[in-house]
Amino acid sequence: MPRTPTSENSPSPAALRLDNQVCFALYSASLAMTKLYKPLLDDIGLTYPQYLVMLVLWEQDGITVSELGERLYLDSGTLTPLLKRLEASAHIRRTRDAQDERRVRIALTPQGLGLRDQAERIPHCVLESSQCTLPELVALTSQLKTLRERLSQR
Amino acid sequence: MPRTPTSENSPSPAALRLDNQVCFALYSASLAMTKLYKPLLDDIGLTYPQYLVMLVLWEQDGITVSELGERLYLDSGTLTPLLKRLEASAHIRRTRDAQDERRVRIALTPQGLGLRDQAERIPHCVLESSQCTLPELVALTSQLKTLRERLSQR
DNA sequence: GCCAATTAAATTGCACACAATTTAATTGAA
DNA sequence: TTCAATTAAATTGTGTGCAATTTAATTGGC
Repeated sequence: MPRTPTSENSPSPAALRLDNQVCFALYSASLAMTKLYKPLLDDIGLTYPQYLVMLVLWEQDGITVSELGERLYLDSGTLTPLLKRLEASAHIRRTRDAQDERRVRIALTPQGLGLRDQAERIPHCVLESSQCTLPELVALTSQLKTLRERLSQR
Repeated sequence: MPRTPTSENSPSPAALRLDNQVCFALYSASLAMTKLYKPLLDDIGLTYPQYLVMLVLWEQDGITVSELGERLYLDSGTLTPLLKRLEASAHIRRTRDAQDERRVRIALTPQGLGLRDQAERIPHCVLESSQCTLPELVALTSQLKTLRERLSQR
């Protein structure tokens, strides 16, 4: 019972307190969001980052790995194995670009394109679960994009 | 040049567009934030999640793994190996609780406590880099905490 | 036209996250 | 009091993220 916390003598400065960190608010909210998606994505056999890749492909089919990386802010070290798994589950095909053999183009299979119909209900489910209004989420999204741009332009 | 994007025929519904997703704004902003911390944390030999653990310990030394997990929303599967690495780098000690041998208490070493002084400059550096005002970040932090609570209470 | 520089992916190695299971200690109801 | 249920960590296995390096293809200056 009588523990002697060694740091209570010199309390942590406010700037270092966990609850004052934007970074932790971001980090923990992001992980919580991922957990919310988990059961919804399990239903259609995707992980969360795989879902993000599919969102891009449903907008722009046939793009290269680099283009995908620029859109998602991820590099080939992350994308290559992820894309191989998406190919193994028959959602996409990976083919070397004939014009430039360095490039790999990612194309949706019929199955991968078909998944979009099943995914369409997800945004509604997430909105429900978030207990936020759509305008609130739109505003937050906008603020986060601004922050992301500021953080990544250095 | 004349590629034939298979999905341009049926454009992706607005609700599924990447740029309309709060989840992606959160996810990408969080990763961008982590990258901003990287060089600062390299200087003091911590990873980003290790830094979060140290923030908690600087506030509450001697807590259990479970308590740490509740504070950071992480489980033992994540914390156990992370804490072993922090122990290996001599920042903390892990000891079984004498009253309840199931529990493991995490205590700062003098070195781990000393790291706090070096960490104190980090929040200022991050504020600078974010190009945001302090009130802006405080407001955003508050919104994110609200979102996190709503998301994780289900 | 050649070859050094550049570019695009892939590979390697490390550190998370987390679901699911296991191990060990404690608790509590019959 | 005993043993089944509960609890706390650890373990196992999969899938990211990312730095650093490697491989292979293309480009550009001479």
